[in-house]
Amino acid sequence: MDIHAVARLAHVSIATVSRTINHIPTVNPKMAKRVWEAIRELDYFPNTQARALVSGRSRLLGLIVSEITNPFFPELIQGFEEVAVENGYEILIGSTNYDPERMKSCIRRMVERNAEGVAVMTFGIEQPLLDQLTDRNIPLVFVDVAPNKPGMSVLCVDYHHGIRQGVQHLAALGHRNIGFVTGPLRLHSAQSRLAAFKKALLECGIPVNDRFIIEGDHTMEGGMAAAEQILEQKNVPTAIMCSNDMLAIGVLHKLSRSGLQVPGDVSIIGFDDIHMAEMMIPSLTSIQMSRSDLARAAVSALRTHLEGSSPRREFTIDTHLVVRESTGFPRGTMNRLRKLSTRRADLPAAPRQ
Amino acid sequence: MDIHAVARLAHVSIATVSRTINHIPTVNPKMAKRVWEAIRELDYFPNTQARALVSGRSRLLGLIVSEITNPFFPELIQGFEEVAVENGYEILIGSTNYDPERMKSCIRRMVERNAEGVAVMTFGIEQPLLDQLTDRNIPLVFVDVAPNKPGMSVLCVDYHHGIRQGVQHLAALGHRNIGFVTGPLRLHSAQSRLAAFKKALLECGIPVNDRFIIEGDHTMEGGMAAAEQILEQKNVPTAIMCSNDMLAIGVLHKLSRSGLQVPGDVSIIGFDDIHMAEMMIPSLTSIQMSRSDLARAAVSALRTHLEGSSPRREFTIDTHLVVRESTGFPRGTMNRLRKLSTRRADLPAAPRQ
DNA sequence: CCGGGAGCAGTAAACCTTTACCGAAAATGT
DNA sequence: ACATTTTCGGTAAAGGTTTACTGCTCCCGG
Repeated sequence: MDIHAVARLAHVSIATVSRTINHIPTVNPKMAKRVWEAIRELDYFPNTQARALVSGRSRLLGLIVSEITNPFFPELIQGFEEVAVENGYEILIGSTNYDPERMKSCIRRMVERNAEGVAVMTFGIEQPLLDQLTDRNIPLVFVDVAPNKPGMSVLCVDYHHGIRQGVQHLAALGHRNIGFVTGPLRLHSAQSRLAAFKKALLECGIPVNDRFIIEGDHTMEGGMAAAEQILEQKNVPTAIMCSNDMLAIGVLHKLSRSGLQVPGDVSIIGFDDIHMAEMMIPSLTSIQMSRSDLARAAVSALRTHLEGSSPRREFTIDTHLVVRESTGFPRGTMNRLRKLSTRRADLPAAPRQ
Repeated sequence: MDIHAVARLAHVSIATVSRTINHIPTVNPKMAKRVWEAIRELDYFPNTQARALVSGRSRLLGLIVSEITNPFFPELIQGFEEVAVENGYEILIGSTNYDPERMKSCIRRMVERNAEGVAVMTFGIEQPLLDQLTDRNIPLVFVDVAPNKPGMSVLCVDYHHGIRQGVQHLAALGHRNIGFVTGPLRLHSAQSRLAAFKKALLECGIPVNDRFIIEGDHTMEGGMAAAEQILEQKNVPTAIMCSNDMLAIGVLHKLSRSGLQVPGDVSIIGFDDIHMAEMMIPSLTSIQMSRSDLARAAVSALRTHLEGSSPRREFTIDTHLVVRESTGFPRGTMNRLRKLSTRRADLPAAPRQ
């Protein structure tokens, strides 16, 4: 069932079979036809390991994410795979579960399996580990982590734009007490989101209240815990932004459980705009960052590294607000705002209930 | 950076290096130490493709699922990977998106990359495709599909138990009009769930109303569409079971949007008990099937095939009801039932408001 | 009719590892 | 001290493919 069998059946040499399979144009169409027939006849599939071994090209792209059970990542993985396959690659998925030890084993797998390039979207990689990749000239793309090293691109996410939109949206509704539930703060992306939030508050002239900034962990349980922490305080913010949608869902759940209305008592904004956000009740206002743009940019960056010695490039991914039901006027200000507002069309839908 | 470099540095032959790496006991500890030091020094990683090529063992297990964006599957994948890694394997994920054409390419990848075994949890595989695997003696495990062929195990899921519990639960609450939103009916699992539902209705003496059985597609959008279809009818069932949680979430969303209370007006039961089910508002009553049991059984079945010529085995996976807030008394019967009931403790929580 | 070149198929080396087999050295027994 | 066994490291083949190089065939011009 190897290439020799095909060669025998087609009465050609294995070299011709190989050339046929790889669409090398110097092969005589008549022979090619014979070869393809033999391949079909035998149901022959080339052995990927042997090909990779001799050609030095594994046609494998690595993707290291935080955790596969956070729906954001499957949505990203799907896009990444799609683009990879379009370009003749397959993907190798690694998930760190936020654990540096697991990152180590992810890197190890990427190297062992000879990934030609690796995209990383979780926390940053420590120098000695990083070297395992760079020493082997494996190109890297980081999403939202910025180790200033040659040979790796960085995909910047413009968190600021989307988050500012979110804060402005809340401010326009009349919110002045806005909380924020962060992700794990050793994640650069979590840091950036928090920073963007603070900056946006300043821009809108809203004071930053550190007691309303809670460190979470990008899980629903973390969101519930954060909500609990917020509820323990004597006054509760009228709006809460979250570093991702999972947190927001946890917060939403916990608040509802505690008898608070969303958005009546508290407005909530998530981040990522996972598919599920739309299905929550109330549906979740969230800040979207395009998964497909991200995936496309990541693969594209890896490809430029692989194909030429093109210079390290930076891509920027946009974010923008998607308004749904989980944001509304804070209690008591609704009527006043209604009257004051001159731009009716811009008003978000009135709070449900 | 290959095995020769290590051999040179450690002043041994490549054979000794190889034996050291593979923990062959005949290697002298003193030499082994030298070798390990050299490996560490050089940061050497064995080349997986070369190993696989010569040993004939790729240490790769395939897993073909329906779609990666349905949270059930990431949860399954996580378990599968964990067990696979425990056993020294890595996994290769394929997703069909319910498309036979994609199944074809999944199989192709599995063969090309020399997966040692493949677990399939989506629809069944057509005979000619199946042959591509069986001809190469690649063991298969099907979850809930039953092609009676040697060399492959089947993991049966006892849908009946969990679904009967669900129907009994609804019946005990006083529901007599129960709808069902199916999955895509060419999926054997969707068929089985529907069959189990009908059987359970019979057992509980509840009539089957075909107009309340809607074909869905295991997505949230499908759930919304199904709900819409149900709402168009002149009388709406007081409870709806769904073939998976994504459907249930869609149904729940659509019903709420239409002003119906869950569970006040309609009770909902999902299937799979994805993590998110707990977070819905109201939280979703669902039927659980253990992902980790499933993963463990799948890997275990593949291993028995790989290691010995052990006979084809059948595993059965249990399902059971998890009661949450989305099921309650149908309107009007609550008080009557309250009075009649002798087992207060068993009563589910009163419908939220 | 012959020489030269184009076109194209075949041979063999190479990729990196595992492993069967061989042989040397050490250990054991007498 | 010698013979026999045990231990264990080294050599080389093998695994399936790609690809550089070789060389055959055929065609064309002179």
